[in-house]
Amino acid sequence: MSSPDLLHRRRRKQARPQELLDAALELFVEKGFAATRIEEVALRAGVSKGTLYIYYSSKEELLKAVISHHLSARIAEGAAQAASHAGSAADLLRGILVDWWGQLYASPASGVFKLVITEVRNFPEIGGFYARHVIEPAHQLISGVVRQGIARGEFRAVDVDHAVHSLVLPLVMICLHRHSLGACPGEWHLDGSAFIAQHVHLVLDGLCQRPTTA
Amino acid sequence: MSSPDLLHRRRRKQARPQELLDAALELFVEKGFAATRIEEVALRAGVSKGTLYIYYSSKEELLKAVISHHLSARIAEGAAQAASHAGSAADLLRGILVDWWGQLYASPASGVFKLVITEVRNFPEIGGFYARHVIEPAHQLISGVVRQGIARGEFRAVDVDHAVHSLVLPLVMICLHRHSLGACPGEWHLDGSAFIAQHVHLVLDGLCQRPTTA
DNA sequence: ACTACATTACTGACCAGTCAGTCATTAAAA
DNA sequence: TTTTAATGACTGACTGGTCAGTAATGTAGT
Repeated sequence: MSSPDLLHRRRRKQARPQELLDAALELFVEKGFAATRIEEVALRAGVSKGTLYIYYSSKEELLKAVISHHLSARIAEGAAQAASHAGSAADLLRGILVDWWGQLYASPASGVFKLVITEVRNFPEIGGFYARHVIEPAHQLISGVVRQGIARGEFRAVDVDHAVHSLVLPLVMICLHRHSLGACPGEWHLDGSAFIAQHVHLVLDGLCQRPTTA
Repeated sequence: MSSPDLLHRRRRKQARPQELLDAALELFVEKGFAATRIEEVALRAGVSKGTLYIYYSSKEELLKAVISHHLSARIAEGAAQAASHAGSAADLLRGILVDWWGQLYASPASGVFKLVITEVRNFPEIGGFYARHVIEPAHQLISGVVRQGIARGEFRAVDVDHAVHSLVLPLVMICLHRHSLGACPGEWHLDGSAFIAQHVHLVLDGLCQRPTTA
């Protein structure tokens, strides 16, 4: 269906797992885990069902591999990018959120959020992995910057955890949107990259001309 | 399994549809549409599978009924509450978002967001319904208030659509959280009601002491 | 009241289709 | 020849949807 050179069996033990993971991510995000047939995943990766079972011993294990693989890859990149930024806390936030999240948003890995949200209740171990390897480090990173901003007198002394959520949750949400309503033809599209920049700007400076409360 | 008085058949044509809808919402949100067996829904509502098919002609029609029913109910309440508020644009926003969303968040209807996000791509008609009956009216309402605030000089002249998203998306997100990670024992809980109030406050006043840009 | 008949909410066994997972077989590579 | 990547027909379990039958309720005649 895909290879122009050899329609016959190509022995490519190295590339298979990655190809299967990519195909699985696409389909799981698009149709949901339960509604995706394992044979579809194999077909999209250009192999047969039996071949998939050589690399992943069950459908559930494939799901976990998809999530942990795509997540760890992005986290590594994120940590590297975060370390390379400098300047005021506001600039730091702008840098991390706009650059890192902009890249994440544009990549297929943005679909992992939808996958996690839809499947945590069915496979609770995913929740543990996600909380420990994604939420905690990310929250630590952002809240550290916010706390620093407050200590320097750059930010007002708001509740740090809530502020982090106000900053980050909309960014998670547009990743979800991209793979749900945003993927439906003719329904409520929005420019993700433009929004990310605007949002960070807005939360930093506020909507009001002057603070309405002390 | 549930009725202590009569284990036998009780004829209750009036109450059945509502009971089935409630049971279906719970299960669809918890396990996902595809992973939920129709017989489970029937059992939880205290009837047999055949009875469910008397009221809803297919699994898919049951899904649509669940979404449109729970959504219309909340929208009616929301419109009523919004109309009863008055005062400055900031107060208006605080009132609408904190009160209405606080109520929505606490109710089982908050699960509909998860349901819509997971199923739009499989059932595109849902997207049309959701966009027309939920997003559009809600966006109209909030953006009207923001525009008014800007016209009065109460708010800065930000991009209205983006500002609405910055305000609303985190609120949608915590509804999702409540029915995904938030429902997993021992994983990253957050106080939804408290956050809603803090978030609206933060976006209105901003994180920075003074605007960092003109 | 009581009985006979009619109506219908409700049931659960059943069917036909689907799909995760297996394995005997094939063929390329070593 | 031996090893191993790859296949796809097959199986067993499961589930959406059906339908002939059951019992609770209503009602008309006595």
